[in-house]
Formats: sequence, C-alpha cells, structure tokens
Amino acid sequence: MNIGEIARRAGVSRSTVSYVLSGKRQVSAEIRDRVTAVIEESGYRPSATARALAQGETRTLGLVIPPMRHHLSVDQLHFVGAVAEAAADHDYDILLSPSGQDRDRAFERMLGERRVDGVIVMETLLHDSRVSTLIERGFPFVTIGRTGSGQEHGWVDLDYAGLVSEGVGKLHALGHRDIALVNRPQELLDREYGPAFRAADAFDKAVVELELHGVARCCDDDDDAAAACVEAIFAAAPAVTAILTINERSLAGLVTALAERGSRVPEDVSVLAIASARNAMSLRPKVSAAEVPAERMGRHAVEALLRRLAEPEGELAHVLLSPPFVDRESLAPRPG
Amino acid sequence: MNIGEIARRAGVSRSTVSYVLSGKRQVSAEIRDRVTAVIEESGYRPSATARALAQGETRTLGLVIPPMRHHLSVDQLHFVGAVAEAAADHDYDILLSPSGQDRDRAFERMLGERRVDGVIVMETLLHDSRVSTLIERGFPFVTIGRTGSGQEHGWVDLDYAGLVSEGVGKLHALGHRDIALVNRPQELLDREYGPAFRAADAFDKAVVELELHGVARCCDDDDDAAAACVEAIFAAAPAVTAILTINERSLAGLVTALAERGSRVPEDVSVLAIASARNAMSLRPKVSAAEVPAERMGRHAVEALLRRLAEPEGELAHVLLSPPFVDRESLAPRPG
DNA sequence: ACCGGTTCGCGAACCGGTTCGCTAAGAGTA
DNA sequence: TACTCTTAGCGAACCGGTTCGCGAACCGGT
Repeated sequence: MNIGEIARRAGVSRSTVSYVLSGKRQVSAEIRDRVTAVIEESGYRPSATARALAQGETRTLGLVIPPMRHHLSVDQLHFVGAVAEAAADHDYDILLSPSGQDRDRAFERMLGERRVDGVIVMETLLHDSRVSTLIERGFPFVTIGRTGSGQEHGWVDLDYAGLVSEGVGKLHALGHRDIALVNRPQELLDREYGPAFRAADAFDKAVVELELHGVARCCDDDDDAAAACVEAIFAAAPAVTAILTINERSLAGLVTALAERGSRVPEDVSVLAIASARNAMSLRPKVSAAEVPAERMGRHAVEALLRRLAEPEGELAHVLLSPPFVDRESLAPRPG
Repeated sequence: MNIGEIARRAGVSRSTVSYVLSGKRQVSAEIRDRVTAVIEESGYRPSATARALAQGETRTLGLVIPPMRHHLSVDQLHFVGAVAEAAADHDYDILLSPSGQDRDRAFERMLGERRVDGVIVMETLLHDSRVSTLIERGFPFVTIGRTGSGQEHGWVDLDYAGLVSEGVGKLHALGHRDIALVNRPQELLDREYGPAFRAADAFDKAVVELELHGVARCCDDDDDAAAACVEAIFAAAPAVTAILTINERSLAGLVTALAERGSRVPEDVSVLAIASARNAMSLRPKVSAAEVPAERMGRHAVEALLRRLAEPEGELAHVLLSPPFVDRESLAPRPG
C-alpha cells in the first residue's frame, strides 16, 4: 500500500494525498474527507524511508553506547531507557551504535550513510576521537560528559568535581583527616574518561586545600577488585577513617571487604558514595550517596539535541547536574 | 556528495558506480580503479535511506524494550548491549522501541512506517498483543520468552520451569521439606509474564511430586519488598528452611532481611537463586545461583531473526537455554 | 568477410514519498 | 459582462540509490 494506491482509490493525485497528510496546503473539506476515509479503511501509513529520502531527515537519533565489556552500569542502562522514551515522546527513534573492538564500523556507518539526524555520545573521553570526527563533519551531536574542548559542542554532565569536593568536605566536617578515594578503573583514567579524571583532580585539590591526608586508588568495576582496593588503601594509609567512592559497580564489594577485615561501618570507617539509591539502599548499613540522575540526563540530552536540530545556529546546551547527597547510615564522626 | 557526482567525476554512468560498489555485475579493471579512486578521495558513502528505498530493506532491526518503570534488570541491560553488538557484527543496526504507557505509538510507527526489517520483542507475555499484531501482519520477528502460541513464531527463552524444578530438586536432595518460592511481582504474574507464570506452575508441580510443603510469594522488584516478602513467608510457613528465588532485583534485600530476622544463611535457611553471578557473588554469603545468560540470548535472538529474514519460509528457531546452577556458600542440608 | 557469442557500459524506469509552479474554476468588484 | 484575485487540485521534478534491457565493441571460428 503506497501513496499512489491511496490517490487512485480516492480519485485524486498523489500530491493531494500528501497535502492531506501533512496539512501544508489547504485541501477542500470534501476531498480531505474522501482521502482520510480511504486511508482509514486501508490502514495506510507513509513509508518512513521514502519520506526520509525526500525530506533529507530521518527523524532518528543515534546513541553511541559503551562497549559491553565495560559492563554497563545500572545508571547507563537507565540512561539508555530514558533516552529512548524521551525520543519516543517527540516521535523520534533511537538507533544504537555500540562502540567497541572495531567501534568505528558501526559509528562510521551511522554517520557516513546518514542514518541519523544527530548523535548522543555516551562515556565521553576528555580527548575523544568520536567527538573530533563529529565536529569536523559538522554533524549535530550532544555528549554525555564534557570533553576537553567543552565549549565547542553541547553536553550534559554530572559535576563529578563538585560532588567529590562536596563529599570530601562532608567527611572533613565530621572530623576525618585521612580519607581515601575509590575511583573507576585505571584503564578509564588512562584514557582520560572525564568523571574518573575530574574526580581524581578534585580529590587532590580538596586534600591540599583542607590539609588532609588523602589516598586515591583506581578500582576495577567488580567486587573482587574492591577487596583488593581496600587492602591497598589500608596498606598505603592505615589511618584512613573515611572512604569516598565513585565506583558504583564495586560498592557492594567495598562494604563487604570492610566488614571482612573487621572495620565496622560507620563506627570505624565512614563510607560515602556516588551511586544509585537502589544500589546504596540494599547494603547494610545503607550507604549515604549522591545519586546519578540518569533519567534526567537522558531527557536533557534528547531535548538538547532536538533543539539543536531545530535551530542549528542556536546556543549550545551545557547542562551540569549536581544531585544532592542523601544521608543514610554509613557516616559517623571520626572515631577516637 | 552523491552517486551522480561520483559518476560525473569518474566519467561514467551512475549505474556503473553502483555496480562497482555492489559487485553485482562485472566492471572492467580500468573503470573499476578509476571509480574506486574517486570514491576514495571524496570519502563518499552511499545513503542508507536511498538504498533502503530502492532495495526495500532497511538493514535495521527493531528491539522492543520494556517500559522504564519496570526498572530494567542488569540482565536486560546486558541483553540490549549484546543484541546491539551481535547486530553490528552483521552490519545491521538496532532501533529501540520503548513499550510503555502509550507503547503503541512507537511500536506502531516502527511497523507501519516500515522502519525495520524485523523485530525482537523483550519481556513477552503468554498472551501478548504485540505478538498477535506481528503475526497478523506477517512481520518477521523473534521473541525473548515464549508466548502461549509458542509454535507460531521464533523465540529464545530461558527454561524457568526446568530451572525451578531442578532447584527444588536440589533443595529436596539436601533434606529440605519446607520450601519457599520468591517470584516476580504480582503484576507480572497477573499479566501472565512467562517466567513468573511458568516458575509458579513448576514450583507447584514439584511440591506435589516430591510431597513437600511449599509456599510461593510474589515480590516486587526491590529490597524493601523482599523484607516484606520474607515476613509473609515465615508467617505463612514458620518451618521454611529453604528459599528459591527468581527475583534478581530483590535478592540482596532477601539476604539482608533474613540476616535481620536472625536466620543464618545457610545454617538456618538455604538460599538458591536465578540471578547473575555478578549479583550473587557480591552478597555474603555468596549465593548459589543459575545465571541468566543474557549475552547468549541476545546473540541467539539476532541470529535467529537474521536467518528468518534470509529465509522467510525456513524453520522457526526455538532456543531453550538452561544454564547450570553453580554452588557457592548459601546451600546447606536441612538443619536438625 | 561474415556470424554467433561475450563482455561491459549506458540510459531509463523504479522505489515512495515531498514540493513547487501552473492553471481552471469560482468569488468579488466595477 | 469583463476583469482581477483567490482557492485548490494536478503534474512533474526531485531525493539518491538499484536494476533491467539494450546494444556497441570485441572475440574467435569458418
């Protein structure tokens, strides 16, 4: 069933059917009714492909997701879902592009073959080749997380630097002087993954400013790594009485590792995290944490990108979110 | 940059360029080289949209994901990632279609406007309107989870019935006679969500067959619900010494709830789960569990669908996976 | 020199929409 | 009645590819 068939059955031209559908020109009530009746009874819907070709826009957004072997976090999952729903609300669809081993195949295809009108890039690095490519080609996009060249494109980001200094401040206010940071995996830090990088940086600054003794450690995204990390922390700084972690995936492992080495939370060691409430709440004690607002970020990203598509010369969106820490049961004054 | 421009620069016709690209007809070495040189230097890539229109296939697969408010599980996240990667390996793309409040908008658009060549349906119900729609329209698709009309379409499923009876059998073999099942939320059971339904059914059968005292309870997908569920179970059957759960999201809550009411695992109560290793391992004690093989399921689904697209009259794929239980620290013989 | 068979490039039609310019019919005015 | 203006439908061109039929050029054989 195509537009020509509808036109034939309604006894009008194809262009008239098109105008009935789009409303871009006036059509007399009589003809309009006749055409809509035919469309109704035949269940006709115009082909997205043909329209995309004619109009030069696909009404599809690309979402570049991190490779699976990074084991997407719950946050990222929520983010993907939120993006899909936000896009659907605007009658856009989401095309997934896994980056990965040969990441570029899918990414290049998406751009080169013009499958999408714009792109959302997840897990952005400070120096990100995908971002450079997009800028070079003048392709509309928004990143999750800032790059080094932050002013040249739209982004939505979580203020890791702010959260980390706020977190350290909270611990400092409780009297802690020996504080550890559990960061994301070394690999991400090496690749200059923004959150890992900015967290490390902010931690160092806060430590200097507040005249604390700080120890920062990277930790792979799993529970076994957390156990090793706890060992490393206390080996390097036995006096540590507070741990701040931005590594959600290893949070459970961190808490059990502390329990297993005989450190009570929060009597001996305070724990503060940046992690989803769902995750933090299922632990004992319930861990105080600032939540990654994945859903809000998803909606912001979609809306920023759509705004850019509507107004290519408009202002670039820079959205920096800073969710509050919520106190639960893992924080206490420094012992002794 | 389009195919006409390439043809002009290479001094050949558009059709010749097309044949160079597709290799569907012989082209003399001389002309082939000239054309590829021009393509190379101009960075030309054919438009996916135009090709889709001409060939009548989009080389895109639709993935219908559950609504966000169901809070996708880690498994489902992995599944989405695996699907995207498997599709990318075959140079297909994945279009997301969130089902949800007005699920039908995105789903109908995807089908009606022919944005995709085939569809993968997640979280299938025993009586699923999406499946009926797809069958009616003769649209190629594969479901994750069987429906009631299991023989009329391809599917990939986890053998929940088998896993539950195997699990009950294991507990029985350890001497347990009073066994509880923690199922997925009541809402899913009411809507006849396959895993919840089949698990409940298999549990009842196993209980009768082995002459056990069984109690089955639904549990919402969070930790608080797990606490309530534990209370309900012991209120109904104080003698329970073993719990089998297929509710991954509430597993952590289940374990802490047991600890909080003074039941030691596994000395007083054995726990057996169907859950990702990652999740089960981060608990104390480490929970014995059969793992949902999300990644394998994703690849199977994509490959089954692609096979169907290549051979519309070929056999339907029916893949039933049954991962092994792995023993960790949560199982013990019945006390006393 | 003629013939039948290959090889290979070209042009045109097609996929299913959108959009622009034209014009016939009808309305309004003098 | 003649003239202008507006309204609304039609046809054709276009988006950027693919595919089919045609025929020119070249081949070897007699």
